[in-house]
Parts: sequence; C-alpha cells; structure tokens
Amino acid sequence: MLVRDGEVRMQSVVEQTGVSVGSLYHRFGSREGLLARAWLDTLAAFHARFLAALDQPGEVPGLAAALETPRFCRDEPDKALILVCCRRSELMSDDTPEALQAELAAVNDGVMAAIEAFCRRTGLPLEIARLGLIGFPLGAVKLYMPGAPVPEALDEEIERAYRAVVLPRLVSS
Amino acid sequence: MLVRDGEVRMQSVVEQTGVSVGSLYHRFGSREGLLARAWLDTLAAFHARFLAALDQPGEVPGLAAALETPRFCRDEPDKALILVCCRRSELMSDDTPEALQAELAAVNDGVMAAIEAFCRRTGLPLEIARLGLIGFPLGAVKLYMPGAPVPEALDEEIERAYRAVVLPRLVSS
DNA sequence: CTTATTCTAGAAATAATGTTCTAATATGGG
DNA sequence: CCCATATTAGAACATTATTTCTAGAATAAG
Repeated sequence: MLVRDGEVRMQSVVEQTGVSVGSLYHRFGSREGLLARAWLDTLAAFHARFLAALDQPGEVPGLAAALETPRFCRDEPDKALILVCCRRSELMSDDTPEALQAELAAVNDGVMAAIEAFCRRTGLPLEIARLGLIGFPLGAVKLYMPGAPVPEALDEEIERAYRAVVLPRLVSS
Repeated sequence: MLVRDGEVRMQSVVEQTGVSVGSLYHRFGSREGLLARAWLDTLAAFHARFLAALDQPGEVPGLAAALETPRFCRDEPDKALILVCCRRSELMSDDTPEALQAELAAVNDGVMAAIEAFCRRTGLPLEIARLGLIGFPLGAVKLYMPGAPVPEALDEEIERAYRAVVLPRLVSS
C-alpha cells in the first residue's frame, strides 16, 4: 500500500515502488506533483469509461454509466482504490502545481458538461442525475472497499436504486 | 478547520480551539488519543439516533434509520463532518490507545448486533440491509458535504432507493 | 567511441510536526 | 486563608517527513 492512515509519504512510495527519491523528484517535482498526477490519471481512466457509457443508448438512459462505478472497481482495483478511497482534497490542494490544477479543472468541466447535456437530453434535474450516476453507486462500492472485492450482485441493487430515483422523473418530463 | 488535507495537526487544533498544547496532552495523552476520542464521541452520537430509529415500528421497517443519516447531517453538522468526511482509519489506527480500541470494538459490536437482529426480524439479507441503511444514505449526503447543506429533498430520494432495494426482499421472505 | 542528455541513487540538509517538561495559574476542600 | 490537586501555557526538544544536492549510470545521437 502506498497509502497508510490516509497519508502518502515519499518514503513509502520509495519502499513500495523501488524507485529512488531522486527519481521521484526528477519526474514529479514534488510530493504535491506526484499526488496530483496519481489523482488525475485515475480520474481520466474512470471518466473515459463513464462518459462513453453515458452516451450509450439503452432502455434506461444513464443506467450503464451508473454501473460503470462497480465495474471499474472490479476491472481496475488499483485505480479504483485511489478514486473511491481517497478524497480529492487529500491529493490536490492549493499548493498543487498550477498546471495540474488547470488540468483538473479541464477534466471536471468536461464531465460537468457531459452530465448537463445528459440532463438536457433526458429532462432529469441535475441533482437527481448526480445522485443516481454517482452518489448511490459510490456509496454502494464503499461498503466493500478497501479490503473486499465488489460483488457482482451489487450491480442489480445499484440498478434498482437508479431506476427508483430516475424513472419517476423521466415519465413526468 | 481542524482538518486540512485530511490530516489533523496538533498545532491546528491549538489554533482553532484556543486550547494549549499542554492541555491537549493532559486530557488526551497523545494525538492518537485525541483523534480516537473525536471519532468515538461522534460515532456514539450517531448510533444513539440510528439504533433508536432502527427499532422504531413503521410501514417500511428500517426506513426511519436510513433517513437518520441526512437528518444527522442537518442537526449536527460538526459531528456529521467527522462521521461523513473522515475515514475511520484516519482517526483510529493500530497505535490508538488500547482502551479506545476496545471502546470502538464495543460500539461496533453493538451496532452489528442490532443490524443482525433487524435482519432476523425482517428476513432481509445483511448485505441488503447495509446497503439501504448505510451505503445509499451515506453516498447521497457525501454529494453535498463538506461545503453545502444536505437538502431536505434528498430524504425522499433516499427513501425511494431504500424501498427499491428492501421491499422486494421483504415480500419474498 | 565519444559526448550530451536524461535519469537514478541515496546521503545530507531543511522543514514540519509531535511530544515532553517546567513553571505558572486556577480550583476546591478544610 | 492555606494547602493540595488539577489544569494551563508555551518554549524546548525529539521525531519524522520533504526536499536538495552531487556523483554516478544509462541512453541515444553523431
């Protein structure tokens, strides 16, 4: 584990990866730079899947995107650990290099735009979309991670919750 | 904020509370002791409400308990911040004083026993109960905290999700 | 093969944080 | 009022973490 007690120490990274301190500073510039890079790479990996699923047509709009969270946890456990078990504020703060802060802003804008487009398309209120697409799936997988694998059976429950909050808003629109 | 970047520094506590280092160490023994005490007190406050709600009779068993999470966030924002936005592992670790580790174990045992009794009473599988009682409500409020208040309207959505995963299991039992 | 460049290594310097300690201040019982 | 005990204060100390630095190894181009 690179992460212990919610903190990431340069020394732990050296021990766990076998890469020397000098190399880490050569590549990432600082601890902040390293953490931000880890967060951004993880976010990009998830968002690629999430956004693709969001545009995917299906019986229930957005359902595939909601199910990307548990699937990502099973497919890419290492990245999912960062995505699900770290807070953004732990990995990116005010003293994160500006270039990386800008990169995060760009990624966030992209996702926000995609979700807003989804809402316009479907007539869903933004808050409902956030809840069904992110809040419930994330809350569900967090019951298991870290430590246990995310069971396949969980997807059915996430789907039930998603339908329960989204379908009533779809018909009324 | 006592918490910055997910870390709690003794110096921040001194600054935010006006209490001196000496006093903190006199009362809590160590940083670990202080963090564990904060976590345990918070947990106790929530569990008192959660367990009372769990035993409360109602049309849908457990629904009141599921709704205690958003209500707790509104009623006790300071404690909710610790409960919702800190990981247990940040506040309690292997070098937490043993007495406090035992206290946590006792609290956890109590909650676990109550949830198991609830499952026996209702015929619900444990995983479904955890999801509806904890996973979904927590995932929902985390969309807002920290930074924004938890809207009243969220309770209705949590209820929908709770019913969606719990009701199908109730009738079949 | 030689040279320029990039990357690696890890000890040493710097900075940040946790803890201890002594003196001073409050508090409460006799 | 006086003493005993509990609490407070914050400077000094110890520990732990981040960053810098210099020398050496790999890599690639000419």
